[in-house]
Amino acid sequence: MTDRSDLVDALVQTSFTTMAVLTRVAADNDLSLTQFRVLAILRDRRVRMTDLAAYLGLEKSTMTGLVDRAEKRRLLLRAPNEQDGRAVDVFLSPEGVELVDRVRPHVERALAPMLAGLSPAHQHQLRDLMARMLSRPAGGPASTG
Amino acid sequence: MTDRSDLVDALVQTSFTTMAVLTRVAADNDLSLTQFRVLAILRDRRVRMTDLAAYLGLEKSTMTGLVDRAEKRRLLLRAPNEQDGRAVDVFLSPEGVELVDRVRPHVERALAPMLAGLSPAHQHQLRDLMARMLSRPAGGPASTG
DNA sequence: TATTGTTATACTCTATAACTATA
DNA sequence: TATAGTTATAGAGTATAACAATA
Repeated sequence: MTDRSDLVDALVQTSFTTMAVLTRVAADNDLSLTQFRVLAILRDRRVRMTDLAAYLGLEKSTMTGLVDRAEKRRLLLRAPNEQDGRAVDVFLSPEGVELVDRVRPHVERALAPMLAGLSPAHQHQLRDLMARMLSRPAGGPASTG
Repeated sequence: MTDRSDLVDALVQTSFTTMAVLTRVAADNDLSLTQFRVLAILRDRRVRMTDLAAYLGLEKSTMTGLVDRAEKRRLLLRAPNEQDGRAVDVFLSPEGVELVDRVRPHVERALAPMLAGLSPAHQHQLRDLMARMLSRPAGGPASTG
């Protein structure tokens, strides 16, 4: 109908399509989308359970399960936090790093067909517009405005 | 690193952010994201189970469960397909239509902060770029290229 | 008292395999 | 034989509530 709802529709459609591609790539590597995301976040970070849960918009008990399963597969490790005796740090194992590095190019390749319809100039435009959006508060998981 | 991977990162980030917003809106209305999507798809369509599953990239047995739960909540209905004695059509109940119509504006409102950082001209550009992407094959659920 | 994380529990989502009914 | 859908089963993802340990 309105311009605004056309834009919303396009954004939602694009997001579902992108998620479907990511889900497939993750599944091809025996990972759920959430597991894949956890590993990707930990690629260059060591974070506490609570921070990870907050970033993902999940409950801490959910985080426990996700980390349990990934730990059982030797993809990540837990260690007590140095500063806070209650907290637990999570970080990738060498196998986890290897997996993330191996899968990353698959993501780019899988999304390439979608992006191929855009000229380099248009791709540049699109990146800028999305970056501008992401620099704004989004009413995401944490902010229940 | 590369321009291409910057673009991929922006697309992935944008999609996760959008999904988080949609998940929250759905949850506020006692729906999972998948249930919400099913209802939205059926807003102006009557489709067979198999077609719905294919569109969502899910197994037919998964579809059975989703439709079972939504049917139990009186949000949609099943009816035998006229042409094919094996097939089952699915469509929204009046309550389902009411729900979808009620939730839709919430989606626009929830995504508005994200879009507010863009001028009308930029919003127009973004819509066009995303529409162009969506008109391309995306290596989505069905096409395992 | 408040926070961090786990455990117990329950429900949804999802897939695979086996089945029934129809084509 | 092949297709449409359901059922049975199993596992992952998710939340809520109760709990132990630490702050």
